[in-house]
Amino acid sequence: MLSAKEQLKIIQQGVEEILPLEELERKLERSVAENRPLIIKQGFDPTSSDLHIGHALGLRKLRQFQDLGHRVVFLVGDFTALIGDPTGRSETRKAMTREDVEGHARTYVEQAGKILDIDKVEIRYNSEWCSPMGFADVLRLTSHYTVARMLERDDFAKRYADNRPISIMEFLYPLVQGYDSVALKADLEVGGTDQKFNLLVGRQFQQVYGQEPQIILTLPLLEGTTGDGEKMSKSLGNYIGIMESEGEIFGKSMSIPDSLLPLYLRLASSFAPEEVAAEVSRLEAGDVNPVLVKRKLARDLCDQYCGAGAGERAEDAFNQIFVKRDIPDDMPEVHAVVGAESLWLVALLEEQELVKSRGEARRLIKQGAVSIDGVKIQSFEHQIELDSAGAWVVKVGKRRFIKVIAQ
RNA sequence: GGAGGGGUUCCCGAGUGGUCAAAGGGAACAGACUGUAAAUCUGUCGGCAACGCCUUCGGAGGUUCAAAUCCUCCCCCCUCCA
Repeated sequence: MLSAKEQLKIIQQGVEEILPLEELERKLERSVAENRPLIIKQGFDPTSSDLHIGHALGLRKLRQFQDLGHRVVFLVGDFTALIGDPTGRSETRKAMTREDVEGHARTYVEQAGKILDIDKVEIRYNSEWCSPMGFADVLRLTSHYTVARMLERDDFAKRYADNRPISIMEFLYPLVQGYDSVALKADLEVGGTDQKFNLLVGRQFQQVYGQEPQIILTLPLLEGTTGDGEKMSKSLGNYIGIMESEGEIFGKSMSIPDSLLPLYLRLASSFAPEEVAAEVSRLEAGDVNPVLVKRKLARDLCDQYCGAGAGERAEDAFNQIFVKRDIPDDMPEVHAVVGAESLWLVALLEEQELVKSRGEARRLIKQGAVSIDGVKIQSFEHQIELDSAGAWVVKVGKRRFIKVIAQ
């Protein structure tokens, strides 16, 4: 086991804040002295089924703790997810069923296995202690926190000031999360900077329940791929999923704005801190074409999530499609029988889900976005004749391809 | 419980009887330019058997030749008073 000082150095890499740092040092010293691992908690909301590289920041931090010999607890907030979250803009809260939540939780764990040593992870569900709680227990819990303190939370403060609704239930969420820490006797909780308030509630509750308060470790939020300042999230569609194909990961990485490159290098790449620093300073000095750095990042992300060598494969395919403007080697195929009735292009596009409606297919044709074997199609009535065997590559826009094969 | 304001297409937001599939902006998509970057320009942006037809303006009814617009009831949100 590494010394407390050495551990601390690793733990501090890439974090936004550790509160309070001295306490962590003390905990680490004691952990080393008594050869007792710390309990590291991170919560996950099983509201959707895909983890993205923003979640991966937390997972990678957990992995470091694992490698340092600590005990990682992956807390699935199934209880809270079942009840739903009425937060602000979110559309009518979907009543998630138990099956949904369980399904999501399972895939989460599976995905997290790409980063964590999953056999050593302790997976817990907060319904374990939340479900048996009676109303009296809940009331007792609420007595430990005040409205004034609750309104200190940024999000609440803003909404309160703007006369936007805050449900009482939302006040309870941080309390539930805080209580989770009590239930787990967590030594440290990892979360994004947006979780800071909730993490602090955990500290306070542990004290109320006579435990040593957890350390909180916040990680920067990874901005979404669109560069508009929003954090990466599935619902905003600005994410790179860790289960996506190498082609998708490479493509999405290439489409991030240059301004986001330093951030992604620092937070999402697997490069050593010195290497990141070197790339960033070259970028800032204008000594390198950003696209080259972006390619390097894209390769790295592919390698991280799709296995070594994936980056190169993805880059080759990328060059073929976007640089040489050629067609990809692999694309979905549609099979037809020679002599069958000819295929109406507009209907074909809609049936193969390359477009959402026939109207859209017509619009795209009008805009010159549809071609067959490299020839732009002008007519809405275009038919693919099937009087002899052959294959046609239909292209819509820059990146939607389909191969029609008649045999 | 009382008084007032409001719910419009993916989002914000105009529209208060026909000229409204509904201004404007954003997002998105396509084309040009390019590095699948940014910026810029152009176009599209409910559906369909498409010079026409159908569905849409919180929900259900009603008035009218004609309703997002008027009336009735209901649901939801916000503000002030209690």
